[in-house]
Amino acid sequence: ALDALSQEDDWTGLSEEPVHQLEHTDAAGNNGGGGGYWDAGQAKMKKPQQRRRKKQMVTSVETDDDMNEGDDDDDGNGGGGGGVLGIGKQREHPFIVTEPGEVARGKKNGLDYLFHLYEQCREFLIQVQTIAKDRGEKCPTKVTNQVFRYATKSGASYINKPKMRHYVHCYALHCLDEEASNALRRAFKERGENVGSWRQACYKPLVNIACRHGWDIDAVFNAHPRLSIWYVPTKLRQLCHLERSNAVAAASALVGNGISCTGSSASGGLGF
Amino acid sequence: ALDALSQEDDWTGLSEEPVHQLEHTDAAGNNGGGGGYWDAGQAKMKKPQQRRRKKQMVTSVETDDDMNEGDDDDDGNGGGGGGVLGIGKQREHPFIVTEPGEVARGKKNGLDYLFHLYEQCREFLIQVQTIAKDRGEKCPTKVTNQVFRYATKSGASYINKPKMRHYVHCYALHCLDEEASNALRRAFKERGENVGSWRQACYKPLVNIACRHGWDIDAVFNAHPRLSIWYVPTKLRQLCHLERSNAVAAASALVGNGISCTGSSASGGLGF
DNA sequence: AGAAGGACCAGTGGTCCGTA
DNA sequence: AGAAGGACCAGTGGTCCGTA
Repeated sequence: ALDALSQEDDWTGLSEEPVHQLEHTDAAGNNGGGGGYWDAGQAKMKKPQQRRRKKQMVTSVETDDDMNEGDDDDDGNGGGGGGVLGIGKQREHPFIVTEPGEVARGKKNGLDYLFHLYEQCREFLIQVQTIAKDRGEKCPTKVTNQVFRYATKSGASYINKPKMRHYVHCYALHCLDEEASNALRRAFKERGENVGSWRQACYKPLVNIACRHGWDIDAVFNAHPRLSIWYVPTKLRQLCHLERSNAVAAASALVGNGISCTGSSASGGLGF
Repeated sequence: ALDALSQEDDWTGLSEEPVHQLEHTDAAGNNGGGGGYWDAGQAKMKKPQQRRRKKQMVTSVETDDDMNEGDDDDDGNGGGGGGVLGIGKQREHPFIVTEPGEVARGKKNGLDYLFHLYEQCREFLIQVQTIAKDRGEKCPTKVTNQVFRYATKSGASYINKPKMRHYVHCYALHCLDEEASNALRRAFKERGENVGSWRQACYKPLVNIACRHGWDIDAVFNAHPRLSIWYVPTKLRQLCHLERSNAVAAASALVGNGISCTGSSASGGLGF
């Protein structure tokens, strides 16, 4: 029987070796002390469900033009990576950590390009909203499936839901504290960290921002015009909640102590 | 092959005799002239789907206590109609058109009770929101399935989604123009109209309100604290859109003519 | 190993239509 | 015939995990 813990990111699952990712230097200006739970200790919250992944039957013999392997156009980012209008849908080039303004070289895409995708989604949303209003139909306020479908239909097939949801919090940091975001990018690039590490590191400064706003991450998102159209990622919400719990516990332990929104609390998990 | 037009309300479907419901006197203070499309002519918009209704198999032999037919408790409304805490889930008594303050007699429920259900739903929503915030989970802003489930779980099994959605626009009128709502109730009671007719008649004054707010029915709902938690009913949205089209058409036909938000436009359908 | 995204799934909004 | 509501369905939010 498979243990059904979430396996996304660093949510430690059983039968997985413990994750000891970065020892965050926290270049975002908000220094961070211990921060144990950023690496581990936040496993299992709920989700007692099981997947059973029904291997998709590929009986279609139609596809002879499966992959145009003549992929030597090095336009990289900005244009959107691989795949001309040709056939056989290429994957996008993977992201790498780039400094602000830096163009990724080789078959890679930079972070400015990543953030640009969020702006594009916003424009697609606005178009969907305009059409909906004109037709007297329900008007979405967020980037929904409908918007992703519209984007694809409009030729922006390099936009897809899993990708955009995956990096939402990174974009959030970029929106809410561009200075901090830029500093983080530079630091992680210099250290030669991969995109996954950088992405993980984006959580903490956001949690600190939420702390300064009474832990209301929804309010933080909604207050920003370009961010309010994105759903708050589940994990960011959970981290904020967890850190608030820690803060409350710390407050009741050290009565009268000023609780700041910097660094993580002393206790690593939820013990108290 | 079944024609798949919507059959809800007065949306004229084929193989149905033409509906000529009320000749609305429009007691709501907003007089109404022709208003042809309130009765007919608004058939087919989209929805080209088919249902096939899979007759539920009832193989359970468990239910001996199917119906406690000793139903002579005449508590009527306020308490919620039939069914003590007993067994075999009774249906709620049907609504009748009552004046404000009037208590329905016999096995009937009045409209004050109907509106009271909306207030109850609001309270359930608030509880769900409180719990969600406390747990750091996504917090609903509307009366969702989750809220209906919570209501049922809390013992308010007389609250259900189809019913609440069915009368939302009636509650909307009650919220937005209680005077008009009350007048309409009195008029329809006096005329001996049934609940369905009264319900139909609630649309028009709402469309007029929307007209006065630039046809933005969503904005009208959202501006009212007790109404903003309810989804705008599809049909009300469509009626507003249709009437706006008529208004625009009339405006371009009679240039310089002041368009009021009273009564329906001259043209009955969408012809122009 | 790191990453992109097709495809899946539980639970939603919406309301039809078998039921009383 | 009029009405209440169980139950259904298309399309959603969310993200896993087979793929490159």
